[in-house]
Amino acid sequence: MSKFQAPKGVSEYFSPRSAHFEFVRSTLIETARGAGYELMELPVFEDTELFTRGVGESTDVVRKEMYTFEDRGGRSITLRPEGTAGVVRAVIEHNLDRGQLPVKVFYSGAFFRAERPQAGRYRQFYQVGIEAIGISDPLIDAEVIAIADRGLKELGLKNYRLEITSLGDSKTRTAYLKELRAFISGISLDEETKARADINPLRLFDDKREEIKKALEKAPVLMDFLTLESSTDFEAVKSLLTSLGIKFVVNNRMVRGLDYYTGTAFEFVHDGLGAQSGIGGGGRYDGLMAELGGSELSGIGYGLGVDRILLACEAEGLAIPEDLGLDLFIVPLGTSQDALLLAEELRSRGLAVDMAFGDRALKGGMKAADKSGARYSIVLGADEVASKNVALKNMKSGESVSVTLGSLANELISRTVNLGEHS
RNA sequence: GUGGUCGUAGCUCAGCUGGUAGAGCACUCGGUUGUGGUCCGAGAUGUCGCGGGUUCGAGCCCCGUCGAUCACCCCA
Repeated sequence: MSKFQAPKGVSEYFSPRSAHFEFVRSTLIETARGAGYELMELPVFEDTELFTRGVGESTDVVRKEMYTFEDRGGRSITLRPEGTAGVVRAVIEHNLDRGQLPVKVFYSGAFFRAERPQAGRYRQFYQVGIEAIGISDPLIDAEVIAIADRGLKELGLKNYRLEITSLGDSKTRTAYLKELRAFISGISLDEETKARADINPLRLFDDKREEIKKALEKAPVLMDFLTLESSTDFEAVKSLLTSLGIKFVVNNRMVRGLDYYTGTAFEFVHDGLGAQSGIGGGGRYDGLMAELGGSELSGIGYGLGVDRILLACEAEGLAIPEDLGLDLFIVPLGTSQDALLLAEELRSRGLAVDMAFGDRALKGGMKAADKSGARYSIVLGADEVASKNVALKNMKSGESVSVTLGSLANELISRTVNLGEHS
């Protein structure tokens, strides 16, 4: 056993699964990029207060799941538990909202929550997310949801569902929470549950116990308290989704874990992962910019969990490409230096080339060539170096043709060009 | 943070009621001179998660600890 182990609860990816992970992540990134969202690369740690204020004091994330520490200057620092607060901070700090609106950005990276690990729940996990800040319009809500949905579809996922709701504006919430608290005080609950309900009564709707579910059947529904404006917006979002051909179910008891959501909120749920069924979610946040010291602009965004989406792909048995895309594999026979020089020369021409190391026997070298998945291979021995002629072997068909070393690059380029890799 | 299950070669696992470790896959080398994927042969590999205890003796029993896993809580 090795002396060092990875910290508890982190996810790690290496071949062959790392290729699957990368495929999921890059697919999600490309769908965002394809809709005009631009990369925002942010620090993984921020001033602790950014999260306590941004995410909300009452949330579990802030109360017990943050990795917080003091840096050498005595500042309280926290590893980011989610992406939106940082994006909003950066937008405000760099005055990005002074230009054309909306500001459309995407991010991709690691996030941290100190929870007990579980299937699909890690202490360091990965998200790809987007934020559209500055314009409040059902059209943007629909676009954001559509992009998330398309990312999942492009991966080939089928067995997921989109749940949406509207949390209404602050007026809606105040009125609703008052009613809900009154209702809850009328039912009997154990101490712990009561304490949870006190902090955020909405969370009761997430309880999995049958008796609680039953007790809540007659609870007031937030949807009934929506102001005219909120409800008109929500209707617009729904009808846009429908015309986009995106299926959804309205879940008027959806509970989001972050306090800043207002208006449209949504979640992508997949049943193949065990208890942690959310693969992504998001919503509109009308008060966050102002709360963090910026202008009164609203925003909307989502975060998609890369680790969980990978699990969902695996649960659905989706074939994920793991081809390294190598054009050529060189098997040297006592000529490793010539092989390396040749490999570098070919690489400079844009070809993907690998070679065998470690003075292996011919059979071992060919095995390595086979395993690499390269489309072509050559054996480079003293003879080839002297004659400047090699047998270029097609690994799939097994056939080989004689080629001079000087023309090898062009030969490979013309043979792989129809694969769309060289331009 | 609470609870259940588990922890043996790189991987998947076997190891009977305690007697000082095994299989398959993968790996390396070979099957008469330099061409992989099938087949055959040979070979290497483990402080049995870690620490302590019981015992003449522990991978198998007990305690602790670390980790994994599943569920609760919560969420990506």
